Amino acid sequence: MFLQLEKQIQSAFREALTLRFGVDAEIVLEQPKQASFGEMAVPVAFQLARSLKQPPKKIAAELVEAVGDIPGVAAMEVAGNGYINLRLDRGAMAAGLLNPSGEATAAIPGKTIVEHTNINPNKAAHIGHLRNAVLGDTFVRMLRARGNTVEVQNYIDNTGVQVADVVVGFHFLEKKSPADVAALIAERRFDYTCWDLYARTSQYYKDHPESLAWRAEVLHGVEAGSGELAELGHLVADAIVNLHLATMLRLNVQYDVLPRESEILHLKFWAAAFELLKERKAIYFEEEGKNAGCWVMPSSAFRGSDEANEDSKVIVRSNGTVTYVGKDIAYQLWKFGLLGKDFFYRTLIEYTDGKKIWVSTDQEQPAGAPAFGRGSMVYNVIDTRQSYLQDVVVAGLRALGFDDQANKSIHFSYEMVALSPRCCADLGIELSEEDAKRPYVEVSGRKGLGVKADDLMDKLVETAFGEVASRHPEDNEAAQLAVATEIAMGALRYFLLKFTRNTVIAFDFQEALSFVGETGPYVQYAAVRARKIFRKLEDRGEAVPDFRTALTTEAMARQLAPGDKNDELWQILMSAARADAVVDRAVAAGEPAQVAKYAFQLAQTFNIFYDAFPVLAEPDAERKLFLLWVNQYLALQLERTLSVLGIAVPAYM
RNA sequence: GGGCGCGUAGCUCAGUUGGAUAGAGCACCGGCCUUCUAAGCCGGUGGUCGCAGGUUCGAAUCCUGCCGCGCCUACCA
Repeated sequence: MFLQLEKQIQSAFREALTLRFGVDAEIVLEQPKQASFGEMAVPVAFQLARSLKQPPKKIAAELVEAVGDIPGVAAMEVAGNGYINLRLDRGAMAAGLLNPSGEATAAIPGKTIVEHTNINPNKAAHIGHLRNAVLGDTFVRMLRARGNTVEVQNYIDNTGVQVADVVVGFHFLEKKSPADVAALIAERRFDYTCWDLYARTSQYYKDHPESLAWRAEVLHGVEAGSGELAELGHLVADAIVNLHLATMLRLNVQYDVLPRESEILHLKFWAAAFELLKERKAIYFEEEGKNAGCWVMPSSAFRGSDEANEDSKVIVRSNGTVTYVGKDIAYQLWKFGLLGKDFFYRTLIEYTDGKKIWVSTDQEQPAGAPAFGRGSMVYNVIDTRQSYLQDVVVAGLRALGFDDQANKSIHFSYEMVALSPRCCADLGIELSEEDAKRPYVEVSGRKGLGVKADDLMDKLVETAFGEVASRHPEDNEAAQLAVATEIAMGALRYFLLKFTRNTVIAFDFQEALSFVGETGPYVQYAAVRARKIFRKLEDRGEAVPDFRTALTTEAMARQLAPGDKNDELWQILMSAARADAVVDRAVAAGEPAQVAKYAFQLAQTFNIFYDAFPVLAEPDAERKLFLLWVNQYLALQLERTLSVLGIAVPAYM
């Protein structure tokens, strides 16, 4: 609705601009600071003041005159130092909201790949991983809401150092056989077992540096692909991947495909990329210095041409093995369909809605897998600490001559989740004097320092359950638990989304467990209340009207005719109408927090409406009909926005 | 040392890309449940936008220099 009107307004202004002043300029529309100023503001007069050498106010006045009437715009006035404020035709606008003119978001050509989660499959997921997954999943939902075709990838580093370290723990420290480990996997929370074991192994390396030879031995065994060590590696990684998927499913996060490092190795993805890199001279063999014997990428490729030349980046180690960055370059090439190779795929699990997760495999499979990869745009959701490595990957693409794809490789970076000092105290973690003075403490898997994702979710569910049970003692426990779970997950997703990407979250239980104020449950509560009005209406034996036939444009115009209460309703409708534009802007900015912020504001708007307009008690028939529709529209926009955030609307609260 | 980021109310954070009187939540103080659920609503207290310059009609926002903090700067990922 807005988008169409905005375009009309922009072209009308542009035309008037050339006609009157003989200049062309992009017309930016903004929301006025105060609702009383109108619905839209055009600040273009400020822009032109310098080049035209005229005061903004004068330009604005002349421009208003030149523009004349625009359909859908009721009035234009010059305000402040040169703002042009627009007031829309309320009746027409409201009728447009009731009967959308089929301007459904057009399908956007091409496929966007979003890679997120990417947790090392060697221990339980923690809050930092949750931020990644929720950020990625929400961005996917935003893109899809805008009409993009999106493929969600979750890369599994199942042959890396971290998995190897847990295998070291089982094999060398605990003397466990694959059968012993399989038995452990069958028990509950194998990922928690590995969490502790990983920390123990890391400590053991510290105390016995010579034991690092074990890691090399395991890595070798895992890469060979056979033998007991390889078997252990597979057992651990596969089991933990399944647990991670279950953890993320609790938060409503799903994936399309899991490309694994084991296949990148076995299907010789790296070998293909290596040949390409050598052939196009993107990397060279270092003969001297500390990187002698390695294949390296010169720092000039990814650091700009500054004098302060840093070290080159090692891509292939002197022992012939490839670094993670090397494999990532191969993977990135595959994502764009530039490698000339593909994985084989098999179904890993099927979600209850019928959607499947596919996983890469090195064995040929019967046909049936969708076509993965070959994206036209790639977003990699990876924390900001890896910016340097992501720069190297993009530089690799560029050095290979794939400039276009390099430009379409977006590092969707975000800051880490750290622990507040109070949170550490809650967890019983003792901090060094130095750490205690810091505003936050970094999570460390090696030290076993962190809040496990499932623990946090359990705690949230428990807290929410207490609230639900006390408010609705009449309901059965299973239903209470279902509602509590939706509230808990809504609270968690919102908590992780309300911060902008480059804000460090200093995690604090008290804040994360809050259900009041700017939280997910606040927004859910608004949606629940809106639905409740219709249920109550039906309880009273009244049907929900068919608004499209019952509400005429004239009735809308009457109900919105200027006046205190009507102005308020008009503002309410206008904030609800912004939903699509907000998602649009948030996609462009790459900032899911903007959608979260809007959801909260819309919930606030609803609560104001709820408080100021007792819908069911309204005596006037037309007024009541109109208020019911406003309520329905608010409910619709709230639910749509919540769904973009991946937050459910509980049956009651 | 170099690269990236941050510094806004007591606390945690927004700030629509340079615009109108700098906002929200929490905390604190005071009101509102016989009326669609108070996980709510209304009102109040609270600001040298780190500091100093500069750019211009106009700066929390852009530039320069300081101060403080964080992350990165591996033949780990």
